[in-house]
Amino acid sequence: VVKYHHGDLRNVLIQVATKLLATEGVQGLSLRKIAGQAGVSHNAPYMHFADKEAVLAAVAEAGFQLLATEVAAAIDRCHPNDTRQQLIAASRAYVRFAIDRPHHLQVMFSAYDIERYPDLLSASETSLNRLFDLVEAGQTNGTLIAGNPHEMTKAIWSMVHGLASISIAYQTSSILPERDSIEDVATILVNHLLDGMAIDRHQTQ
Amino acid sequence: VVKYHHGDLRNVLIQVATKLLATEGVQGLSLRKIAGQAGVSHNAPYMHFADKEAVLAAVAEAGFQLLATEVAAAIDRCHPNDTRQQLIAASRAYVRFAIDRPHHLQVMFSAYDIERYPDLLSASETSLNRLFDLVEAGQTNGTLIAGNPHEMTKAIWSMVHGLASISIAYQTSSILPERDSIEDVATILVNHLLDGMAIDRHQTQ
DNA sequence: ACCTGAACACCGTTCAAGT
DNA sequence: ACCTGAACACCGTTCAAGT
Repeated sequence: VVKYHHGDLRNVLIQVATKLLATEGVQGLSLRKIAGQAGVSHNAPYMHFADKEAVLAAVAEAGFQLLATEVAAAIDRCHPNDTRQQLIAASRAYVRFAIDRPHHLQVMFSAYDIERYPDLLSASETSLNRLFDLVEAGQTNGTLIAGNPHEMTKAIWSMVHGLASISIAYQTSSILPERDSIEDVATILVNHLLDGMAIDRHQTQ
Repeated sequence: VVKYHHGDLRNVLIQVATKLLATEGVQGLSLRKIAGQAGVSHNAPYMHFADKEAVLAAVAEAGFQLLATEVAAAIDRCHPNDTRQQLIAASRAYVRFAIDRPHHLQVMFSAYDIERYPDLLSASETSLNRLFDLVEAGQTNGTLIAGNPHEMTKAIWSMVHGLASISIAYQTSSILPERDSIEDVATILVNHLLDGMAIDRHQTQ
């Protein structure tokens, strides 16, 4: 008696892979384990994915969608006219996501043959839309200086992602005594950057 | 007739692994290939390393030493009293290193059990010493504002490393039309940050 | 279309054995 | 100490076969 998955096997595999990734890390993630936990034979995944890399790309894509959701929720908890507070809240949500799901972030920023995965590329770009909108709003309402908003968005993203990436790899590094939470470190660093892009000098203080 | 490696097999393995990493990527790197290219049996590496992860940690450590050398050389090509130019030069050297050796950077920032590799941790910290010295010099000579120099160093490192990491994974991303070289993008972004940490507002212009 | 079992080449790691 | 060959469990991928 053969059990079929009624067309949702693809999504089941992505979810199982995401859960296995969280518990065992990217090294311990094998196609055969994923298939086994999903209750299918070890080569059933090839019905839905070209190879293992394609499964990881789909997991990465889902990661960007989740990241975008959490960042948007953090922004929406702020006063709608305080652009600086919103940018800080978005940064804090980003690093929190990263620290809570380090292996997922690693898969999201592995080097794929990006031409093979256009949906992954667009998911990564979409996850930045909200940040870009904030930068443009800040320029309109007089919070941020004029300048290329794409560059300014990338400046914030780079700083926040770099902090997350470094913290995952070298949590115990003594370069910064980590008495502060990762969110508080992000706040300090991004405030330095926003001081450089703000109309009012040292708005923080 | 058995050929011995006279005690340098450990370093030979690190060099062979680094070369294989550059050509085949981290996925295609196997202990057995490394041993084969080094001309020894597939389990000779276990004489010098506990397991595969230990080999990768040694490759990562060598990467930080090389990175520190290239960043220092870039700084030394600047006018010795222009702290801002030196910080920009260090940033440009960092992203150039990353783009030239994407797989090496990936291994340098994988999540190791850092307690097992104290030499890797100290190599990563040492590679930042020169940047930290620049920040302190900038505070002394009136280029940079007062503030925790560890935080300010981490702010620069995070931005530069984040840009490198994002660029490796999503080179063709349309969020920023990449007419500029990676070094020029780094210069633009870091200048935004330095504006926020500079005594003179918009020193760039 | 969707799933399976058998098979292939490859992998990390262990171990008894050799010098 | 240093290296080897045999062995084990595991892996990604392919393929002929089943419904």
